[in-house]
Amino acid sequence: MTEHSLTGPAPPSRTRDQLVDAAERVLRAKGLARATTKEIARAAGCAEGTLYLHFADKLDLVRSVHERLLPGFIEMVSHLPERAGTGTVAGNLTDLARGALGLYRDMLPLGSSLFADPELLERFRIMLAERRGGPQRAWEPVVAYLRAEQALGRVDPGADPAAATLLLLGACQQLVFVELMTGPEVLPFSDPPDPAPALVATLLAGLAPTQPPDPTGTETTA
Amino acid sequence: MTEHSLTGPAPPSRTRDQLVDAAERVLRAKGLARATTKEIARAAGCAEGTLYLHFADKLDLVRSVHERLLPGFIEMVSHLPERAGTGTVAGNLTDLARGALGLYRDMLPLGSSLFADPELLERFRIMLAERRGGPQRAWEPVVAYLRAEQALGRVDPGADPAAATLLLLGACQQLVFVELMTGPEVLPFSDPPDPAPALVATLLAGLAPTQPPDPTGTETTA
Amino acid sequence: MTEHSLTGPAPPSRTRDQLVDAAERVLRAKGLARATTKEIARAAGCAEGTLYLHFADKLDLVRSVHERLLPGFIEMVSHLPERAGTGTVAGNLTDLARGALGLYRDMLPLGSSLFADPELLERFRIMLAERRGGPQRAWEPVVAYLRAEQALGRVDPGADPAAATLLLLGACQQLVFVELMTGPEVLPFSDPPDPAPALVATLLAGLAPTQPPDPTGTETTA
Amino acid sequence: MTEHSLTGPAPPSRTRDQLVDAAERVLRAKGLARATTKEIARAAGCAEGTLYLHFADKLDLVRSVHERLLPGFIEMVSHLPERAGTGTVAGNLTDLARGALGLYRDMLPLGSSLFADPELLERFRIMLAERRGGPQRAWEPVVAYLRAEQALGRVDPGADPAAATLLLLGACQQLVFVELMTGPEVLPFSDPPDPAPALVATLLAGLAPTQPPDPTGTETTA
DNA sequence: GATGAATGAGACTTCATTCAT
DNA sequence: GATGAATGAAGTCTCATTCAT
Repeated sequence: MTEHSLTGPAPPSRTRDQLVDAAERVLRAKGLARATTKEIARAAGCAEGTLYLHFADKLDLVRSVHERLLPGFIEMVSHLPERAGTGTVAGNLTDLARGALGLYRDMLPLGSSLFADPELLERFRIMLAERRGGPQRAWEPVVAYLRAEQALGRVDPGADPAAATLLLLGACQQLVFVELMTGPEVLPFSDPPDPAPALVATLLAGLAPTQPPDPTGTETTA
Repeated sequence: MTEHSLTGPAPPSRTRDQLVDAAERVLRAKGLARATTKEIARAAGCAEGTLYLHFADKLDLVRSVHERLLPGFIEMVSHLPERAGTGTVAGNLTDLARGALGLYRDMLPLGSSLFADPELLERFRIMLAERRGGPQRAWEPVVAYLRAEQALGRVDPGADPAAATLLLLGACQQLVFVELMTGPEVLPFSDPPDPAPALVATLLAGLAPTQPPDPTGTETTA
Repeated sequence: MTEHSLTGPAPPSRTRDQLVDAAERVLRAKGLARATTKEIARAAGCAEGTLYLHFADKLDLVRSVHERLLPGFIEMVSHLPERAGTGTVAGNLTDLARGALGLYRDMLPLGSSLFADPELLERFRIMLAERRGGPQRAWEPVVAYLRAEQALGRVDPGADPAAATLLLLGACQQLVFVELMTGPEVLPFSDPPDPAPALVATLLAGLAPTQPPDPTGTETTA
Repeated sequence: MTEHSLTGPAPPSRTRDQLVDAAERVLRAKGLARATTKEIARAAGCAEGTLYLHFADKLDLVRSVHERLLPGFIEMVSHLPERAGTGTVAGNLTDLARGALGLYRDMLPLGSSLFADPELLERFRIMLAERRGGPQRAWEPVVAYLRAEQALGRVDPGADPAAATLLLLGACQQLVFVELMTGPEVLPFSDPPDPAPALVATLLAGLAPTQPPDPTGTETTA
């Protein structure tokens, strides 16, 4: 029994990194259900037993893979607030949506696998609680960006930045989710291969009619 | 060698239904990775071998669980188009969002598990191709509803119904995804425990400022 | 539990015969190790449970297949004695060898399978003891034929008919055994595709030199 | 997915040898149909899983047992050619027959079991093709011996060594086959408990009358 | 730290047999 | 007699984990 604390960070190591790399590769290729320690060790170029010198068990290694994914996920949007006031709001949000689509394509298969194993998910939650950050951390820079644009008058001051963020990122995630689940050929947005502009345009303009057709139309948004 | 065709429908059977019921229960409770045939059979009140009288193998049973989820998912929104012109658009969409949130809470753990096993996912895809329907079928009634409201003048005629649908349902899905992954306590929307109104309001109003503060504001939506 | 006596003959029945037929077909096609009651029943066009109305268990059915093979095996040579004095001895024995080769090709795979299961072999032995006949019953007509030819002066009166029978039939069996085990292409006798004449010629002429090359040669056969 | 190539030789190992030893013992005791991996592992003194460290599957282990039998089978007769010109031909062939009887008693139960499982038989054939040798390799030294005796004038120069070999070894194999199948008590040769001399004497002398009883007798061997 | 053979619990699956219909 | 769904023991095989080297 090695001494890996569940709270303290594991010591860095060349072999350890190779194992996490290999595990990610195997998880992507075979899926959580078919990723074996034997194959991960082989992909890492080390013996199966070596795995247990660096990780408490297999789930610990898998969790480490997911742990390592988080920063990349969050950093995608980390520079967005700086762009407030530059370019156009539509352009900035379209770039965001495109980045999100790419990131979800990359991460959703791995991230969704967590739901297959409650114990793994629980360990992941514990790690998130310690790191004080999860996927929702990616929302923060977007919200900050929208607030900044509100301050600049380029976004309506009455808008809800958090809701808008969720709408846009959620649309991207769902698009990828369905795409991964059914194949890209069935999506209505794959004909125009870039769904980002339509999503952004709709989010900016809103659904409410600009000129209410009749006096009762004012209660549509009530 | 079983006689179950991969294309033909399996004959209905009391025991078969019990097995699918039991499998769903066990999958929800233990997760795909820890759901064993032994426990499923026990939950179904039959012998382990009986499972193989009704399903080619374990994955076939799991796929049947997912197959059975689809109609419920799609029917959630199937009556939405009839509501066009009734109540308010905001009210109707809020009801939709609330229903979607509930449905995603119910289905996402099971649906996401598919990504843990590429072979299971592939079988699911084949089944979808034969049924000519997947999760994206839930979009259609929403799009139809929005088109009907456009015809009634209660939704802007220039709006993109498909994009709006994806924004709203996507927001709901992502909210649930993050909630399931991190626990409900960390969500910004759980303080107001019902996020649906904020999402709908934002979708209806849009982000663009109604009164451009200065001439450069006109290019915001370019 | 049905009342099939181990000693008394089972009642004849159309279904019973179909089952034995089917079992023989499946045994030939799949081998004893892979012949299942399900497949046998399907081949017989009846339900799996029906098998147990006619046979005590699966081994009982398999034994019945073997039981039914015996008469055909023995009758192959049953008419040989009548041919004594007709044609030539060589011709008659060549016909015998050819028949034996065909019969062994047909029976050896089934017969040899008995050795895979000691319990089946034991039941087979019990049946043989009751029938007072086994594969060695095939020797008797050959021995009788050779005795008759001895009486006719066409076979040496000092020859051992039993040994001669065993030599000829044994050669045929071994040839088939090796042929079945390795494939026909490696046999020295498959170039002349009919090994029977060479075997018979050798058996008739013997190996001993007809004209001893030197006085010491006389002790060669001592 | 194991690493055992079907063509390359497996690495030698103490445990591996113990497993093959144990498998042979269990196969002899229980028969192919009743030899389980659990019992083989127990007989080898190792865990069941260890079996799969050294063999691709159970059939691979069984095949290895048979593979190991071949050399002993072939070497039985390998020194026979050296005996040409020594002792008497009859004595040498009698020794051969006695050795063959013993070897067949040892090997036939195992070898015949191959016919119970076509897949096992096919793997065995592939192995034979790679080894370029099967049971028929045992014929070669006998044929060589007889040729040498022909050169020495102790065997008739017109005799067919291959046919003679097959006659003698075939008689031994069939005798053992029937003996194993029916029990030794029913054999005509078990009263004189050593059938070898009679077989050899008959093979040497041949069946043809030494003095044709009448002029038509010359066509007996035609 | 690294190795990899060994472990053994437990997974999935098969299949001879039974029995209510 | 016939059926075939149900049984459950037993089979083969996998794989995370350990430990002597």
